[in-house]
Amino acid sequence: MNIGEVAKKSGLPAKTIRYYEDIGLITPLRDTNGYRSFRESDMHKLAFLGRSRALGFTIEDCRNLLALWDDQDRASADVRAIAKEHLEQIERKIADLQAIRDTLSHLVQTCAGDGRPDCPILAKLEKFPT
Amino acid sequence: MNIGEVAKKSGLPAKTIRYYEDIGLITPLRDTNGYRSFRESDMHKLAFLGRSRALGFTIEDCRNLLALWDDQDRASADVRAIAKEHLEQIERKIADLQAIRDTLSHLVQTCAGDGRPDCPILAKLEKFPT
DNA sequence: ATAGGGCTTCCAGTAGCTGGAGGGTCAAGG
DNA sequence: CCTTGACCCTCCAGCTACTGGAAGCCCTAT
Repeated sequence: MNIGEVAKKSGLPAKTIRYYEDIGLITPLRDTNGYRSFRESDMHKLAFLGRSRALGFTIEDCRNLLALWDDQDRASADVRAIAKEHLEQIERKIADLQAIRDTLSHLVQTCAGDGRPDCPILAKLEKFPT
Repeated sequence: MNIGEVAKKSGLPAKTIRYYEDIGLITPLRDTNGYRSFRESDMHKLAFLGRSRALGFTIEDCRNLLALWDDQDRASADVRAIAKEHLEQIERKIADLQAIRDTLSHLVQTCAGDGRPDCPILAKLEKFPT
C-alpha cells in the first residue's frame, strides 16, 4: 500500500504518517522506487495511533501504549496506569476550563456590548486579583 | 523598576516579560546600562496580560484587548465579541474533553489493572471506530 | 511527448514560552 | 581595590505535534 491509500484508510494525513515514521512510531518498508510500502501491520498501528491521539494521549504515551500492545506478556496494570494518569490530567484540564468559562460567561453577560466604551470585561482584566 | 522586581510583582517570569517585549506587547524604557526600565504603565499592562492569559486568551487576543483597553473611545461591543468568541471556543473544548473523559473513565474502570495481559483499553484502541 | 497526479526529501513555521551559554553590571564585604 | 554573588543582557535552541511549501522524481494515460 502506498501512503495515499493508507492515509485514506486510516484517516491520517500523509504528512502525519511521514512524521510518525520520522519519530520512529512506524517503520514501513520501501519499494525499489523509494515509495513507502505499508503492510497491514503498519496500517493497524496507524489506526491505533489515530484512536489514541483522538483520546488525547501524547505521542510519548502512544509510543508506550504501542509497545505494550506489541508485548503479548504485558501487564494490564501498565496500560491502566497510563490511561489513569491521562484521565486525571484531562479532569484537571476540564476543571480549569470550567473555571475560566464561568468567569468569562459572567463577564460576557454583564457587558452591554454596545457602542459605549464602558466595559466590565476590561475592568475585570484590569483589576481582577489573579 | 528592573525586570526582577516586575517579575515578582506581576507573577510573570522574567523570560516571559522579555518575550512580550520581543513581540511588541510592551515597550519598556532602557537605562544607560542597557537594563530594561519599567514604568508603572508597563507594570499595569503586564498585569493585564497575565490575567488575560490566565483566562486563556491567545496572545493575539491579548494584543487586541490591550489596544482596546488603551483606546478610550472603544466600543464595548468589540471587547465583548472577542470574549464571546473565546468563550465559545472554551465551551467546545470542554465538550470535547468531557467526551474523552467519559470514554477514558469507562475504559479505566473496566480494566482489571493487574498482572494479566488481558486489557480492554488496548482492545478498544485496536478496534474502536473513530 | 506531455500532462496529471502521486510520491520523495528537506526546510521553515505554528504558539508561547523555556533553558542555557556566554558575558556585562552592581552593591556589599574583606 | 578586589572579589563574590546576584542581577541583568543577547542570542540560539528546543519543546508539541504537526502543517505548508518548494523542488524534484515516478507512473500512467493520451
